[in-house]
Amino acid sequence: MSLPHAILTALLEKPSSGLELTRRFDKSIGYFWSATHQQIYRELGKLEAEGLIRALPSEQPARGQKKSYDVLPAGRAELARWTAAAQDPKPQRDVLLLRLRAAAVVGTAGLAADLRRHLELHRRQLAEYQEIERRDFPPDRDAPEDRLRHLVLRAGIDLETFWTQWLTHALTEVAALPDAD
Amino acid sequence: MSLPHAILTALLEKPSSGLELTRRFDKSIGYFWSATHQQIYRELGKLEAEGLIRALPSEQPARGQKKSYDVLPAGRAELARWTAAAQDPKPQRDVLLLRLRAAAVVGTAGLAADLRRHLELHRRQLAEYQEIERRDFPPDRDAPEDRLRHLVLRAGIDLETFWTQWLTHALTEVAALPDAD
DNA sequence: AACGTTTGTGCAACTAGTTGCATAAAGGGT
DNA sequence: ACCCTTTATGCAACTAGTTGCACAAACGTT
Repeated sequence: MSLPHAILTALLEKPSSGLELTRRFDKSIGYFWSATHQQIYRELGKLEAEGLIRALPSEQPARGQKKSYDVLPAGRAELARWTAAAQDPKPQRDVLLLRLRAAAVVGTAGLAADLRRHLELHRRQLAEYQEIERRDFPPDRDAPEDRLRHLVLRAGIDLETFWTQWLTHALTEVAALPDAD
Repeated sequence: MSLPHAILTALLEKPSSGLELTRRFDKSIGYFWSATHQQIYRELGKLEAEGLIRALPSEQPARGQKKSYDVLPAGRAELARWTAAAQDPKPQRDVLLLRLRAAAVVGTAGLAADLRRHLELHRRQLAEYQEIERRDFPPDRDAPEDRLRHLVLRAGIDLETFWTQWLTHALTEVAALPDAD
């Protein structure tokens, strides 16, 4: 149940329309909580019905008309409640690790190419995060909100760093194996 | 679409009944692909219907009667195909990072306790992984399948290490903040 | 004016995973 | 014999996320 809270956070950072939110979910917020535009529109409808956000009073609400939302006090309260509430970590699911485990039984034939592709994807993502860090978090800025956002970005950077290293290691292991089966 | 392949992998490692699989998914395999017993029973039924696995011929197939499965050649082939096939990484979703981002807007009140709880959970998981490494991967063993399985376990260890470090850092940052809102 | 593209909103159907509960057999205790 | 717990299998309903497509207005082109 995190999508509504991701949207509330995004709208508090800046009131937006559905499409603007969709674009911001392709960057920034989407780096740790992705969502498609259909999910976003559906959820905006629900949040409005629940009185947590409202459509900014402006144009007629017709199709193809931009409709911007901002967060009502009840929405901010709900987000604060959710942020502080205890939550258990989601059960792990990582396809790549599962595939390696499967490869231990059925062989590594054909696997290396996709590992290389993933390595490249993680390298790109890492470079993108580092660029954002350079641009948005120069050494002098450290307002409270910035410190938290920087912390989140650091998690992204460190995770991508881990994956590039692990994949590099995995590729040398796979190359060294007899390639049985 | 990875649960059937997780089950095929587990059954190739050792033929099992639904409940035995469920228990193994609470350890081992489940460390990177979790599943409930309901998911597993449903999927066993599908895999049998598709001719990828078969119930071991023994007892009558009544309720409350143990029913073990093993993998047919078609199942092994499907697993090999899936392992080698290119797959895009799943879109990221991490609730904890999202909560930190939300806290940057609505304040960190009440957050620290749950961060501490998560830190403790990750420490426990890390200790468990390290125990498994000590037990199952002594320095001398390195048959091909062992090397791959060890690689997967290393990913788990390194990820848990990352999270404990990051959470420790996050807690000092949160403590240092004015706790606005 | 007609036509195609872009921007923006949205429904419907589907897939995957979760939660809650039901059912049956086996074994031990009294 | 009866009851209670454990082991084992399974259905049904629900929630979250994905995929494919439809619809409308705005704007530029010819």
